[in-house]
Amino acid sequence: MKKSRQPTINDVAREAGVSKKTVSRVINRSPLLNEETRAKVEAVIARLGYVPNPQARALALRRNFLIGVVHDNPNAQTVLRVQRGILEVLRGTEFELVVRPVDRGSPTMLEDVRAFLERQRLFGVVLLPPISENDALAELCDSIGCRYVRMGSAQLDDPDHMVASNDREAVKEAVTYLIEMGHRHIGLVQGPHGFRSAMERRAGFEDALEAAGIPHPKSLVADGNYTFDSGFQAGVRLLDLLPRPTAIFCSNDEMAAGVLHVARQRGLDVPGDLSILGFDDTTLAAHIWPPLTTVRWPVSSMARSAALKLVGGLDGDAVEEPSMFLSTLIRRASVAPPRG
Amino acid sequence: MKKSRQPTINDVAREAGVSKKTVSRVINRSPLLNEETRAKVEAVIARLGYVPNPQARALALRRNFLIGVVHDNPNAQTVLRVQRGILEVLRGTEFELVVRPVDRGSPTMLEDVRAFLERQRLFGVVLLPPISENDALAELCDSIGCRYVRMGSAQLDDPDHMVASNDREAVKEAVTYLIEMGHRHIGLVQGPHGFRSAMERRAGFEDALEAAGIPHPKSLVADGNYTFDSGFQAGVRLLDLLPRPTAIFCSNDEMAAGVLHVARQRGLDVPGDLSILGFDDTTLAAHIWPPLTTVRWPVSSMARSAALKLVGGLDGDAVEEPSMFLSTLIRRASVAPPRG
DNA sequence: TTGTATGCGTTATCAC
DNA sequence: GTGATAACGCATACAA
Repeated sequence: MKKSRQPTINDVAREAGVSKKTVSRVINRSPLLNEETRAKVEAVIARLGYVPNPQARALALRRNFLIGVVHDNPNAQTVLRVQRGILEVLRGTEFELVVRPVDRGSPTMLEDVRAFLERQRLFGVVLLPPISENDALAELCDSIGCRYVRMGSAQLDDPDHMVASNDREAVKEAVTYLIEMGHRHIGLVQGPHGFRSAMERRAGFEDALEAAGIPHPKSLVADGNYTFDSGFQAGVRLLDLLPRPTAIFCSNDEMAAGVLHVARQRGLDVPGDLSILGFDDTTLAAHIWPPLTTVRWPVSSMARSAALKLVGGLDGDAVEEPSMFLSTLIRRASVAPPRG
Repeated sequence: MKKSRQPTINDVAREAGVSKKTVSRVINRSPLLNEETRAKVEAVIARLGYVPNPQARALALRRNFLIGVVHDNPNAQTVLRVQRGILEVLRGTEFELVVRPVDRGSPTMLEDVRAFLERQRLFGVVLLPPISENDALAELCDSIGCRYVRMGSAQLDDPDHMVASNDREAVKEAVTYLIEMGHRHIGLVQGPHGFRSAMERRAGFEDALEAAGIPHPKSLVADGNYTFDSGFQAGVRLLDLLPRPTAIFCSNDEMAAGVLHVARQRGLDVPGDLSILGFDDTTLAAHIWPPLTTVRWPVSSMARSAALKLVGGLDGDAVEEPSMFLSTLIRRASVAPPRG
């Protein structure tokens, strides 16, 4: 009677009348293999329903077939969209996705990640902003021998290790759209200091104003940290200004929702009294009222591409994945020409 | 010169002048061990910074130190909150989190999950609704020897394998609140057929009306599938009714946002012309305008508890984790007495 | 092209 | 209490 356990490489070898190594060669698609032998072994594999044991492979290869997402709690929607994108690519492969939040702030962050990577021996990791902007982290991955791909708002690494978006140009275009509508008094709610994305988006904002010859006093710039609450605070400050800005660009949608909240509390009409422009195009953007005009950050595509850079090209031919993704303006109802 | 690789159990054994097995005993906290030996070995472990290799352990134990989240794409926010809750518990432990979306619909769903569990040999899994309602899935986990905890809106399993919320009572209470405000003509946007959560929430809705002696014609019930769009469609249908309902309860926040959208498009004042009540208390609820009165589904606590049921009690004493969690009404601004 | 011997780092068996 | 030795399932070096 057959044991009820799952078949191992030994079972296959015995059934097929070959050695373990030959089976191993079939599994790993070794090129130097007699076609007949291969077919014979593959038949047995199929009949037995044999699947290589990942734990044993991990031990022997000193490498796990796991892809990690390492992030420090940026926007919840973003994390999820990244996961989805990666999972789309991983579906049907032998890879699994493991999620690893870390605390950028913490002085031991780098050591934490190192311990994680060394212990789990991940096949590769996707680094999310803002920690993806940390060069030391990338070097760490390299030195450990863990593949990595960084996601971010600017090209911080070579194309094999980076998927980036053109935030600066995209924001410039979006703010230019505001200007073309007639806005001259435009507020900015910027992202956290030290974030590359915040920097790029602010630069795009300034580019647009500069190109139009519009001055941009500091009073029209409010700090935020990408949260709804910080957007709310920033909105309070900006809408207290006299004269009030007729439009506000927010470095992400969540803060835009916060500004919108303030506007509503004050009975302001959006977009009549105030136009609001966001960034990200999370689901929130389309679900609030009025639907938010925003810049779509192609995070799903970026995540898919990142995953492909990691696991793709394993079948021999290197896949040429794009490493630059274009953010585009999504025009909805929160922007209109200034009144009167 | 020392090799640069990480120390293994052999290194520790050699340094400590004991056998591998003894080191193994120290690691696994074997009770029958000389205190002196233990101390000696532990000192060496600390000095060398030795950490057991998870891949080798997984192979030997036929069990991986991974916790899985198996879900079929329910609300994005929910997935994320669950992940966070679990990760809080896993932080600092030797466990990692792997995410596994599946396609309920698919005829091979059960086989997919089986293959996943058998191959990865997970330590345990958290099952999210609605697939957590599938008893066959639970039995499958059991038969494979994979621990599991189901999350859901009713007690579907014994406390060791279940964390549940009291949706029915919570909704009854919430709808009673609407009734006490003076509403008599209340619409319902229900969740997908076949979902236990949808059933429970609808039952709670009906309980409240029945207790108040209010009839509930079918015309006031609209179908939804927990998405914004379905909420929008349902809202269109309900707000076309004459007389128009003065309040609508939606089985989740996302659909409530959809209904709110319709109200806005028609220039209806919320809550003046229409009160809206949601369920979940996702971040969306507090971020839309007006802030949504909703029932808080304690998903984070439930997830933490689920994780603890899985990995807790490993140190000997079984932890007594609650398996029932109370949903509570969060009163915000989307509900008011009916006008006139 | 295929097989043999050995290693990967841990736990389990069963002596001592 | 502790240690030698054999699993665990696969891959690699080297030989045939």
